[in-house]
This record gives sequence, C-alpha cells and structure tokens, in this order.
Amino acid sequence: MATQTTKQPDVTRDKIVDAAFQEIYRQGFQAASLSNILANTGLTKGALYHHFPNKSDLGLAVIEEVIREGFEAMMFSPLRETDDPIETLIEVIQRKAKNATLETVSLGCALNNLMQEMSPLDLEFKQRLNGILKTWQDVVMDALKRAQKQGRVRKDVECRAAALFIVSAFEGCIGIAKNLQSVKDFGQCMAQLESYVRGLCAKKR
Amino acid sequence: MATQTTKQPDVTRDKIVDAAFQEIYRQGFQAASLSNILANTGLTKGALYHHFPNKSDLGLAVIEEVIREGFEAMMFSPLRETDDPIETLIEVIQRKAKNATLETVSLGCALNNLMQEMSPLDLEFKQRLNGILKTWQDVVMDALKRAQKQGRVRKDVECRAAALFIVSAFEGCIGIAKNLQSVKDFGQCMAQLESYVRGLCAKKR
DNA sequence: ACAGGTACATACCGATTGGTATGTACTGTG
DNA sequence: CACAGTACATACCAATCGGTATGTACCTGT
Repeated sequence: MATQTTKQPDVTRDKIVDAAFQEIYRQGFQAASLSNILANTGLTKGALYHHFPNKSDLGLAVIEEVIREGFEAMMFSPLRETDDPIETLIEVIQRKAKNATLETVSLGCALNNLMQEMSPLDLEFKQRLNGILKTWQDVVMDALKRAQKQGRVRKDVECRAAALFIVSAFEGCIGIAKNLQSVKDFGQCMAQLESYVRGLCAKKR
Repeated sequence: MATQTTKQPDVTRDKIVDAAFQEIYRQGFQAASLSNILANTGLTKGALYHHFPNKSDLGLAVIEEVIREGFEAMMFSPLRETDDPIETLIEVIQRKAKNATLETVSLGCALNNLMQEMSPLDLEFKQRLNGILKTWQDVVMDALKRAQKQGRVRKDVECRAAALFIVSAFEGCIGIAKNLQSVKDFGQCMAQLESYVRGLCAKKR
C-alpha cells in the first residue's frame, strides 16, 4: 500500500509534468529551464531523467497530459455532449471571457503559445499541437452542422470554414489581449466573436 | 565619398539589423543566436557591440526598423490615404491572403510572434510591440469611422470594438494557419474575416 | 601629414544550458 | 529474507550563451 513517506513514482511524474507546464507556459519551451522546473518540485535531475528521456519528451507529455486535457474538459466535451450546440458554443466563449483575470490574459493560451513558438522548429511538437487544433476545429464544425440540421444555423453557412475562423478568432482575441494586457479589451473582443457566431444563425426563432 | 571597399557604418548596421530580423523571425528572440546573426553577415562581435549596447537593443531596433516599417507600408499608409476605407481594408486582407506562400504561412506574423513570446517577459518589448498594435487598431478604427460617415458602415457598429476584433482575427488567422501550415486554410480563414467586414456594411446602398 | 576618434576583428570570460555517469536507498517479488 | 529492479540523488561534462577587453586599421578634421 502507498504510505506518505513511500516512493510514489507516478505522483512524482505528475509533479514534474505540472511544474514543467508552469515553466513552459510562462517562459516558452526553449527558454524553459529544467533547473527551474526541478527547483519548483524539490526533485533533482536523477528523477527527471528517470521518467523522461529528454527535454522534448517532457514537453510532449505536457502537451498531451495538461494542455489536451484542459481543452477536453473546458471545450471539447461540452460541445460534444450538448444538444443545443450554438448555445453551448456561445456559453464557452462567454465563460472564457468571464473567467479572465489579468494574469490569465497576460499569459495567453498555452496551446497557442506553443504553436507559435514550436511549430516551425519541431515536427513532433507541430504534430501533437496540430492534433489538438484539428480536434477543436472538428468539434466546432460538428456543432455547427448539428445546429444547421436543427435549423438554428443558416443553410448557406460553410461549417468547415466557419469553424476554422471561430477557432482562429478565438485564439486571435486571446493573443491580442495578451499583449494589451487588458481584461476589458479581451471581453469586448470575445463579444464580437459571439456576435459573429450569432450572425451564422437563421433570423428569428 | 563612399567607395565599395570603404567602411560604411550605416550599411553595416543595416546588415546586422536585417540578419537579426531573419534570425529572430525564425527562432524567436530568446533563442536567436548572436553568433548565427554574425555568421550570416560575415561580421564579428566587435561590429555588433559597436552598433548596439546589448541583445535587447538589437531586438528593439528590429521592431522599429523592420517590423514597424513593414506594417507602415503594407497596412497603415494604404488605410490612411484611401477615401474608400472599407474597400481598401478588404483589399489589404485579400492581398495578404493572395501573396501567402507555404514559407510565409509557416513563419507567421513577426509582430505576433514577438508579442506572444516577449510581452509577458520584457516591459520594453511589450511597449514597443504595443505601440504598433495600437497604431494598427487606431488606423482600422478610423477607417471604419470614416466609412460610417459615408454611410457605408451601419450606424450601430461599435468601431472601436470592431477594429479590435478585426486585428485579433487577422492575427488569429495567421497564427492558426502557421500551425496548420496550409495556404489553402489560410485563404479560407481570411475569406471569413472578409465576410465579417462586409457584414458591418449597410445593406444595399 | 599628423592626430584622434570611428569601425571594426580577435580572444577571452563566467554563467547557464541539456545531458550523463555513478552511487544509493527503497520496494515489490520469489 | 535475499535479491533485483525501480526510483531517485549527486557530481560532473561539453557546448553554447551574451558580454567584455584589447588590439588594429581606416577615415576624417585640421
């Protein structure tokens, strides 16, 4: 059984991944220091390189186990499970805007941060990040298509292109607000995105 | 007079700034290597540190002399000088999409790349980048307001928020296409932005 | 023509990086 | 209870980083 003083390798692994996420989220992957990560966990390089072969694989673990999970919980599963897709999509947008603090706005989106930094530099990173992005795009597209079948979204809307734009604008709003470091501007920008989504809907009821 | 073999300090300076832009554009500022920059110019550290006190100031020079100039030529002055603002805005969007190659798409926007990387880390960088961003936002806002006075844009449009969203979506499209590394997706995404802009216009004329 | 500052080149520095080799304590298994 | 593999800690490494100190050639002003 697991006692408190006993070694718990998976707990240790998670501690490393979490600390790595924080460091990478704030400094970027390349500038992320393994020494900083380890200092924040109280562990040493022995532990790190026991669980991960190198820095890249640690970064990939962060992508899969923290970033993807986050999107799954906050974005993907709500959109997949709802039967009022447009309403849920707008709710997700509003919730993101409502929960924004100066810190979260200033740090931006972990997915987008890594995409901008690593996509041109590392194929493996690009593919993993691309996987999350494609999933996002597909989930939004499916939501729009379902809403279209319900008659909520106009027939002439190209769901694929619209979904691509919604994802792009979503990340764009976060990215610009990150530079402006303004919660208020972020809210206004997301409100415009919301009105774009409403513009896809059929008039009346 | 200036002969070819004669020392031309401002030419040397420009060579350094240009090479620095290329390196920073591709690797990011923090990962940009002064050694690489110098290797691409054929110069040495003596030249670099004669013209710039440190790496940061070199980066700031790149922002002002390359990035800002680029936006001025491709975006700001066309929008300032036109008397059909909406048409010009759409033209700028279309031209950006039309001129896109796989390489330019894959490298993204130099302004946005630096914003995402440096804004949370360095106040000076943030302020310079913010200056360009604000100018951009103001130029688009003024264009919308002028179009509004002409009756081309609906009276109920909030020009400030709309301009903020246009800039955000513009950067968002570039950022997402950078990860997808798809010229086609970029074009579709920008087309959606164009249709958003058209949606601001008054119906009929 | 000479002096002095400008415009570089060369050589070197401490700090930090990711990564490795080795040692050791704990832990589950027969 | 012994043994072996797991889970770490410690110490060390070469490479690279931004930055500096020094040296030298050129160019301009007088």
